[in-house]
Amino acid sequence: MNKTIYLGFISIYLGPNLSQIVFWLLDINYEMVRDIPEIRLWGIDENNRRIVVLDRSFRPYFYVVPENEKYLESLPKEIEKRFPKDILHTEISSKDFFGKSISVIRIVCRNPKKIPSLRDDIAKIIGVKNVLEADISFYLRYMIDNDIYPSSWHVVEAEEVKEKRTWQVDAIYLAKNPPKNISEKREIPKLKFLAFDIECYNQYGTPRPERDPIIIICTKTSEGEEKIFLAKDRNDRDVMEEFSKYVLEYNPDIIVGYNSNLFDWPYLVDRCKKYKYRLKISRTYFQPMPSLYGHISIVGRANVDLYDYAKDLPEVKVRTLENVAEYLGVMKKSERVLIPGEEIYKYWDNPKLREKLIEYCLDDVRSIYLLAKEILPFAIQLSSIVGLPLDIVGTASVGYRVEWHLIRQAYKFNELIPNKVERPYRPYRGAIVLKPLPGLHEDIAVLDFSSMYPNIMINYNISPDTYVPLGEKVSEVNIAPEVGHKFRKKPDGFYRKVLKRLLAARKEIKDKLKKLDPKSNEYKILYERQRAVKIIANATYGYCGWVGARWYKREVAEATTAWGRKIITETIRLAKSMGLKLIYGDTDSIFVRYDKDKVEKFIDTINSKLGLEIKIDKIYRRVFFTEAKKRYCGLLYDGRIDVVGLEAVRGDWSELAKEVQENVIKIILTENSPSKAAGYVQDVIRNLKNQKIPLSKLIIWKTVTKNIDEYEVAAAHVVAAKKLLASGYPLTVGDKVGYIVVKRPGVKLADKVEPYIFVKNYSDIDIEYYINKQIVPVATRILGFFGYSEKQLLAGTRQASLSDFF
DNA sequence: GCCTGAATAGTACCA
DNA sequence: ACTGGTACTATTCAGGCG
Repeated sequence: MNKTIYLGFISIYLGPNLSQIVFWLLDINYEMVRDIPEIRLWGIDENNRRIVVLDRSFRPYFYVVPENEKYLESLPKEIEKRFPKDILHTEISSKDFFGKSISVIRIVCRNPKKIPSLRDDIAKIIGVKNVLEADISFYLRYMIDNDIYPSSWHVVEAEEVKEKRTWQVDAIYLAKNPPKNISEKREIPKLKFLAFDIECYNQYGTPRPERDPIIIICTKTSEGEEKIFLAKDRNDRDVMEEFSKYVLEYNPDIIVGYNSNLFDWPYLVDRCKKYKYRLKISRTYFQPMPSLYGHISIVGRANVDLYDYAKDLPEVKVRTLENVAEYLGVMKKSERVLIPGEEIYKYWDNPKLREKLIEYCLDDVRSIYLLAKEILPFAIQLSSIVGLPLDIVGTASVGYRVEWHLIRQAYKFNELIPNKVERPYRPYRGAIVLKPLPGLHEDIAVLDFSSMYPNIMINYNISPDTYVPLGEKVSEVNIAPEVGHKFRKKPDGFYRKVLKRLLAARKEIKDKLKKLDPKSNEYKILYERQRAVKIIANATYGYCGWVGARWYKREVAEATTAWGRKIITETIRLAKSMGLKLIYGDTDSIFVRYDKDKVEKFIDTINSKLGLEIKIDKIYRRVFFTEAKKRYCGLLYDGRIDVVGLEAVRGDWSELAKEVQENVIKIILTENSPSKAAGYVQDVIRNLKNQKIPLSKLIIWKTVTKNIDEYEVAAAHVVAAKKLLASGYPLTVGDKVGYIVVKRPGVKLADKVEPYIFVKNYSDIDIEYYINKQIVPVATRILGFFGYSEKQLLAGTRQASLSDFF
């Protein structure tokens, strides 16, 4: 009964007792152990113990689509014969592929690592039409096939492996069967997380790991313990070792950093390489390794980079740690130490300033720690919905998050996963945007369709597998307006099934939320969950029109927007016919005068007539439009002000200009006093001339969107970027460049910009630029409607400027 | 060569 | 590496004028 089996070089004893283990899945990987792939599920059990569950029963596979029936018979034998060492067996199975049921050959292999070469060899065999699902990594394949979800609870029948391997877990189990998902159990175990941040000595601009030491590493645990690891002067030999020892000692489940995948981890690893030291911090004492989507994997733990989630905060324009921490309300910039990045080495060298640098690093790690508390609950829900491990889901782009969600669903519906293929890009028509009625309007209701595109896709069964190509005769079809694409009414398409499930899940969660105390833990978990569901559902339309998508179908995207246009047009027509005053509309919303009875009747009519739900999103006490689409501002009844599209909410205008516009808007909307607003603008101009505006408000930030030498025109931010690069500053695609306009001989703006870090003197500033090209245009944008010209805004300041002069 | 308006480049927004 | 629609500024370029 009892037996000894061999795991690698370690002989283990398996006790006779199987037990049921309930655990929350944190991380997953696999290793080849004596020619057998061993899946390792790292988790936390119900008794808060760190465990790993081993499953050696699963084998990798992929599918071969034969040219025709004839090959279905011959190919399996031939393939088995050709690769006897690599292939365990083959079998025929029936799968759905773009609306058709097809017979495919499943090729079950011995070693996941051999799959890429096997795929290539087999694809060349005569009679093989296509090879599918050969690019799904093994551990994800395992989770898909067994309905296992990361960041979720599972139950497994397993036997404890008594003789422990030297891994950082409380117990090792060998699974008798694959674990089963317990989808009802949604609580989160008590996770131990460690926030960390490093500072490097950067005398020559960008720190380089082969040259510049790590001078400080700060950490903070979920229990609040803070640690500081310091280099000895510029010798960091011991810093990494002390840090890694501490990580092992604390044994975190999650390690969080800010931009850690692109900076801290590669830097740490490189720095260790220099000393021929291995950063053994995983639960198997392995070093961090690059993995999927640029994520750095630390076996047995989740390595989460919070910067990935900061990118989803459009309100924060320059996403530094300080700015994100301030925006999320976890640490005010005014209440923390701030040190310009390029001066860090000076603080380290100066004994009087070194303390301040350490405090700076601590403030960073405290911010990371607090951000983790805000962000991890969402990340966990996203991971469990998309099905990617917690540390990978953040680094995956929106497109891949949607795609992995679809891959998970495809398996459940017996759909084959299409390969990634290169395709030409062909644009198609999108949504309708109405010209606004310019001016200040009172009592305006914004009505919008909830989840318009997902619902359109559901209602008309729009999907790659229900698409009826030209010439094919199908009796029951939905025909898209304008573009004429046809989709079968029956059976349910892939997108319909997936989206229905998502929308239903969201509704269910929202219903549960209504019964919960908003302050409770459960509420927070479910709230984040419905948010994650919404994000995936809303991104699915965009995904299907993305040429890189496995389930790309241009006609699907094109038909969806075509129905969208029809619906909004019909809505507008109906609104007008019912006597509603229309102010504006964009894609899935209309702005109408809030005539309560008429609006309510209108909503009822739409809801019964169009098969889509329209509702009041908000009511503006006052709303202001210029001639431009997609730009307006409005005052709500609770006193809040919305600014949409205007300069005040753009990241590429100076803080000064944005502040001026915001205040002008505030005066107009709340006091309806253009003259007061104009006076305010004149005051600001006077202050600027008197050098009373801080330099920091004059910085203009713009993103570098391509390599510097690829730019065709001398744009201001490109010139500034070149100057930064010339001085040895790090700058790559995607970075933001901050510049200030200064007095220089040239006529072009590009001749007059300087990276803001180089500007020290106020007398250098090109005040005229800020007046004429920043303040006046944004103020006129609003005040122009009330009859104020640029000249008038400038005129009132003449007196002051003269007195300044004397 | 200078002026001017149109075309193009570039960025960031809205839904 | 989710989509198309849009506003806006600055640079570049072509054509008219002299």
